[in-house]
Amino acid sequence: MASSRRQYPFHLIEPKWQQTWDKQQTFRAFNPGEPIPENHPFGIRHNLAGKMVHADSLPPKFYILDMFPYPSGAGLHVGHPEGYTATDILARYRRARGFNVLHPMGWDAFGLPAEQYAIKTGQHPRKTTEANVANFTKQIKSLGFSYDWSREVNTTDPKYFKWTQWIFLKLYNSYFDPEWKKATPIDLLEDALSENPQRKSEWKNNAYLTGTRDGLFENSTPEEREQIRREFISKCRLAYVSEAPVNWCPELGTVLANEEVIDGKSEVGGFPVIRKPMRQWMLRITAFAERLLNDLDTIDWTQSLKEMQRNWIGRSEGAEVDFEIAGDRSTVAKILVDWKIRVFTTRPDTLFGATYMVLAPEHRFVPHITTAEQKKAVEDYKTFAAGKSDLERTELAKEKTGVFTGAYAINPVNGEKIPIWIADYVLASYGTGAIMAVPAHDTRDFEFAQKFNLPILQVVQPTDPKTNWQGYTDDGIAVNSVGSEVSLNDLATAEAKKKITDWLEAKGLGKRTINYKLRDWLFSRQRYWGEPFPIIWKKDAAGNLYHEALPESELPLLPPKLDDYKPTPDGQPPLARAKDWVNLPDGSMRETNTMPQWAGSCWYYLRYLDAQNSGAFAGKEAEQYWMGVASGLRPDSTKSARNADAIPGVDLYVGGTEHAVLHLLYARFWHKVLFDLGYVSTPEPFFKLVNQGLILGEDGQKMSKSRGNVVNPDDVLVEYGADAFRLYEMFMGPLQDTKPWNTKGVEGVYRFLGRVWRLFVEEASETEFEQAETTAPENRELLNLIKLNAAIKDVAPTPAQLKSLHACIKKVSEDLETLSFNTAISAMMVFSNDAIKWDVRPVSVLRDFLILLQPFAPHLAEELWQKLSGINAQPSPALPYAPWPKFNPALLVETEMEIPVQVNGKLRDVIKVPADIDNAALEAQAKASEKVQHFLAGKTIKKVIVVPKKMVNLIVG
RNA sequence: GCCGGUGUGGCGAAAUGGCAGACGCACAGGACUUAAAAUCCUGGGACCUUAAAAAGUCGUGUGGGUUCGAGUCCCACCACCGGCACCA
Repeated sequence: MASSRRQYPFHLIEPKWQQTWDKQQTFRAFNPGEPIPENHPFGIRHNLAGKMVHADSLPPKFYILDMFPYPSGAGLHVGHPEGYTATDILARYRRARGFNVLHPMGWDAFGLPAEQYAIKTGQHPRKTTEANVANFTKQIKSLGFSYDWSREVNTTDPKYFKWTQWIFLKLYNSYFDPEWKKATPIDLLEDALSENPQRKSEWKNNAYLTGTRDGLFENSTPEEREQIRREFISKCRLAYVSEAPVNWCPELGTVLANEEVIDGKSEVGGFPVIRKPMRQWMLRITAFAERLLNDLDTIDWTQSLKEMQRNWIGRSEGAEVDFEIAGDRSTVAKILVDWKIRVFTTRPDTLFGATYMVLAPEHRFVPHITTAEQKKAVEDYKTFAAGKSDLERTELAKEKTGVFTGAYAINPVNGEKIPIWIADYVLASYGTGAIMAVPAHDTRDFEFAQKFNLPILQVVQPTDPKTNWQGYTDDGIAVNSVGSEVSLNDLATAEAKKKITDWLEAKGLGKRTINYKLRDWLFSRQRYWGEPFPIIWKKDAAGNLYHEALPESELPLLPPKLDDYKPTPDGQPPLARAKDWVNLPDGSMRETNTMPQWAGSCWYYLRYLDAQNSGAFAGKEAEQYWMGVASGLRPDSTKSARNADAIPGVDLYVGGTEHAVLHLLYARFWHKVLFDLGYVSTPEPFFKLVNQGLILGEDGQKMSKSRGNVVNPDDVLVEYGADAFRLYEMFMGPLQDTKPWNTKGVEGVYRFLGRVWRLFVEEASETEFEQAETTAPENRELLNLIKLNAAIKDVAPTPAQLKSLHACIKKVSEDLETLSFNTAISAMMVFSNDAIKWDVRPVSVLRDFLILLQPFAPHLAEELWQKLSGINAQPSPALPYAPWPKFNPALLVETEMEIPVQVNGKLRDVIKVPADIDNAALEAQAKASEKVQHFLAGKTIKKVIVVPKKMVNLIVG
């Protein structure tokens, strides 16, 4: 690229101010109860210098958060600074508005790449991570963001993950109480049950409880009872061990959560994932499904993001219905005590149309009901279905497969005998793993019935009689739905559902149920570079393995030192290689799985509140202040009026949409657990959330190495500087939109900054500076050679100048409230285009303009603010804490205005009228217009519309 | 298939139901310069006329509607982007 003349010496200005901010800790945020240094500009602004005050004397908080990055070896890409610039602008704006702003940054630093590098080279992942963090820090600092670096967090720091492990112990030592619908300490479990006999009976399937109640343990040894008790309690924990089939990714050598599997492939790397039964730690997120769903209504997120979470949680209302198995009961194993198969359906109104039943191949009844003739076919099908990966299962979705078991069930509404099939389109993990098939009114059942020639019976009449009822799945009117005891005919779908469900409940054949797609969170990984579980495994006298939590006093539990980071040859996680670490002197063993990367990011926003606290994840006072429960003073107020509308939770959270059902769901879940247990004071962590849009390459395609269209932020910084980079990222278009990069556009905003520079400085001194720089490059002292423009004077501004300034104040202030950064910047361009023409540039106007510019282009604004300090004796505050200028509407009032005049809705003239004109005069003047007269000639005016001070429309005929 | 979003100049975009295209890019012409770069000034939706202009016609994905007036509100449709997808 041909290097053009530098618009202004950003290469000296930007490092200068970055170092100044660093040295003076300009952007340090103060917690309640923390002393504020004598000379800190925040203290000076709020008359708190040298004081130590509590929440009620601090200004109100504003917590503005970025999704912290994974510090990859590739460094920053242009997408990172997009969100970071937006939040930085708002953080600086809120500071100027008098808020106490919390704006932190940190590192989500556990993860696969550092571990894979370690496997290849033997370099400890911590070393790789540290190098990457150092690089990210340098890059982020070079953009001039106003982070409070004293609160920096790193998920791989033992001082940090001590608390990640601590929260895991809270999950481990809690259960979800079905009555209170909240996480409850596990110690209270037995108390809670014994206090409420009814509850106890609800848990009647549990051997421990029924055993206690019914005296079944009379012949048991105390050890046996203890084992049963332990197993019962373990089953209730929010963190529990499960043996179920899990998503195993052979390529990555680890299991994955459902959320990490997309189209049967790993989210990271796109490798195939298969189902494999393994012993794994799970977190009981499903217990919170209802609250995670309902509380979405209390937070200010985009519609689409809420929808994604709603879809993921996947609530559906319906009924469970029991179908009796037909035939000779004596042939069936004892396990089928009730001799019934339970199905879940959202359409109980179609029960009369159920012509067959389908079980998932893995359904536990399958071996017991299959007839001898069908045994081979069923076994073969089960093998076939189990051998399919998730990917194959979805890719082959087009063609339905299945086999008949030879068994029959009885439809409870009409006594019909219907065949029981197995097919892999029924999932074992959803509902009851069994369905009643209504082929007439369900697409999948319809396809299946067609393929296997099963009867299709209409029970719903479409609202439009012309619609084909076969495969009709919408609501309609029930038909052919008469049994000996109940009839649904002529009822609309909603009523039919209600009637049949009431009937089922009355007869004890079924009940209303709500099902969720959400599955429990698979929480263990076969990795080295993650948080070790604070769990040890023991054996009781009978040789049964059981787990126990480490005491909190032993946290953090550090991972062992390893020479080889690969899994063991027999497939155990890498931690199993550290025999000294795994095997404890008393014969117990450590858990060798580690936590997933999401663990650290589930709560990092809480650590920022009080990042150095060694006695708690965050102090109570800090938590209450920053999360908005304890409120401070209103900004710019001397009275003790409380900020009653303080926002609970993080005020604004900005990040990419890729975390919609991962980080954002997990973090909400953990937050609710901590809320239930009394450790945080809000039910939701992030009040307002905005997704920044994707930045595409110049060719309009997604940036990728293979396309060769990747823009490197470092190159842009060298060429145009950080301020221009920040400005361009915001000027491209609305924050939320996807938009293509255009380097020419960077030049545009760069030119604007150059114009601002020339608005302030004397051109002759700039030439002098440039000549001096050829002999002493990079000498920051040379900036002193730059003199203020002689047009800048300490004089009262003219009305026109004030108008120009206040139009800008108004627009920028309003646009920042709505995150319309692009139009705020254009307003400043309009101002500078105007001001550059002024022969006299009043210093008061320019100072106010710099306060507006500061959030966007902080380095340039600081440099010019400093230059202006020489113009008069007035001491000026530190720019980042200078009060935001107040918009005065009186200054925008015009004496004359231009009014469009339409004839029959078409613009015909624009007339100049006095601003205080009344409607009658306006109408008269509009009619008098020569151009308008031309269109009125020979016609009569039928109607006149006058919008006061806006426009006139003459209707003629 | 379902859900969400977006369609405006050559391009990024802007417009509480009231002058469509602010601001910027690219482009063209001019000033400055030996020349270039930088800077400054001017121009511009399309069409039709014209030496040039004025005047005129059309114009915000498509088709309808509401309204004195629609990019904006309503109905139907089309295209693109994102998410989910055998969830009973």
